[in-house]
Amino acid sequence: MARRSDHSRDEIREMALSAVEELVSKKGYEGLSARKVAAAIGYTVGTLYLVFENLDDLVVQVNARTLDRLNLQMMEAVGEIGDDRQRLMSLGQSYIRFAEEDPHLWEMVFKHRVPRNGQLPAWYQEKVSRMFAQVERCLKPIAGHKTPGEIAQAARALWGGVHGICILAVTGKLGGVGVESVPDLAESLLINYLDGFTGSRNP
Amino acid sequence: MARRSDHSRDEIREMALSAVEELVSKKGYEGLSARKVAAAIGYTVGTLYLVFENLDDLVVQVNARTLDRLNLQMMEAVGEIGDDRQRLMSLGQSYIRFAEEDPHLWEMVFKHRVPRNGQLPAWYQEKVSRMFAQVERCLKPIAGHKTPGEIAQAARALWGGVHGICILAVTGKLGGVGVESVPDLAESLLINYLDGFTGSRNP
DNA sequence: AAAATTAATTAAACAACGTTTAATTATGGG
DNA sequence: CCCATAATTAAACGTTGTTTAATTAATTTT
Repeated sequence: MARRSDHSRDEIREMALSAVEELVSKKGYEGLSARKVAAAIGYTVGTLYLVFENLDDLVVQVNARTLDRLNLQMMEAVGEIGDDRQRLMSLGQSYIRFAEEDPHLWEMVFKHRVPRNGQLPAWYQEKVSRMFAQVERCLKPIAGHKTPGEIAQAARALWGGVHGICILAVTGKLGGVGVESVPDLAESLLINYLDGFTGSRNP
Repeated sequence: MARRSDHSRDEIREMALSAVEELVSKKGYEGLSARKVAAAIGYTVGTLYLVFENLDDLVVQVNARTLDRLNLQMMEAVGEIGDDRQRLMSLGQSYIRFAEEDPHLWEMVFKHRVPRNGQLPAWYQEKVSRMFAQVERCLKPIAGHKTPGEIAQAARALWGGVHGICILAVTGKLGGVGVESVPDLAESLLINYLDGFTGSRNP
C-alpha cells in the first residue's frame, strides 16, 4: 500500500519522537534502532527517512524536547520568591531530580555526538544557553558588584559542577558512593561555592 | 594458516589494546569496530574473541589503561611540596590537560556503559577511587577539623565539578563558551569552593 | 468516469557491524 | 612420520543505518 495518509507528516514526526522517548527511556540509548522506532509507530524505515534526515537527526530532535522539558521543570522549581541562595538550591535539586527520573533520556542529551559536521544547530545551542541563563538570573542578586562576565562564568562553573556529579553518579563512577548521595554532593558544591563567591557564610 | 604463534596471547592482547587506543584517539569511539582492530594488528576477528570476551571487555580494558595514565599524570602534577591550595589547582589543571590532549580516549572512559550486568568490575572501581584519594590527600591539610566523611564528600563534589566542566566543553554544550576557557572555569570552581570550604579567602 | 500524474509507502538491497561456528593449518610430542 | 592439540581463519547469522526501485493510493487532468 502507499499514500495511506493515515497520518500527516507532522503526526508521523510526533509519533516517532514519542516512540524514541519510550524506547530510550526503557532500554537506553544503545537499545535504539531505526527499525524498532518504525515498527513501534506501524511504519517502515523508509517512512522514517522521509521525515528525518537520518537517525542522528531524530536523536537531536528528541534531545531538544528533553532540554525543553528540563528547562520547564527548572523554571517551575525556581519560582519567583524566596531567598536567593535557596532558589539556586531548588534549581540544582530540580536538575538532579530530572536526571534521576529519566536517566537514559537525560544521558542521551550529553552522550550524543553529532556525526558529520560535528556542530550542533544554533537552535540547539540556544536551548542550552537558556538553562545557563536561569542560573545567571538567580546568581545576579547575590553577586555583589561582580561583572556580567564573572556571573556568566560562575553559572557555567556551577552548573558544570552539578552536571558532573550527576554524570558520575549515573554511570556508577563516584567511587563507591551511590546515587542516593547526589543531592548532598550537589548541595555541598553549591553552598561552598556560593560562600566563596559571595565572600560570606550563609546562616 | 593457523597456529602461527607469531605472537603470544599477551602480545596479541597488548597489540589490540594499542590498536584501539590509536583508532579511538583518531576517529573517536563511534569509529571503533572489532574488524578494524583485527585488521590493524594483522589478525581476524576470531583471534580477537579468543583473547577478549567481547568488544565491551576490550573497551573496559582500554579504559583501565587510560585511567592509569590519568592517575599517573595527576600524581606527577601534584608533586609533594608547595601550597596546599596550589597543589589542588595543579591537580585540576592536570585533569583538564589530560582531557584536552586526548579527548576521545578520555571521553570513552565515561561514555561507555557496560552492557549486560551493568556493573563495572571491582578493580575498575578501585582505579576510580584512587583518583578521588589523590584529591582527598590534598584536601586534608586545609580541611581544618572536618570529618573524613566530609572530606570524602568534598573531594567527590569538587572532582565531579571539574569533570562536568570538561564534559560540557568537549561536547560543545557550554553555551557558546569554547574549550579555551575550561581552565578558567575550573579555577573559578576550585577557588570559590575552597574559599567556602575552609571559610577563609586566599591571598 | 477514465486515464494520467503525483506522492506516500514499502520491500529489497547494500555494506558494515558483533558474535559464533566449523573448517583449516601449523606446531608439539609420541 | 603421524597424530593430537591448539591457533587461526573463513564463513555464516542476525542486526544495524541508509539508499534504491517498485508498488500503490490519492489527486489531477482529460
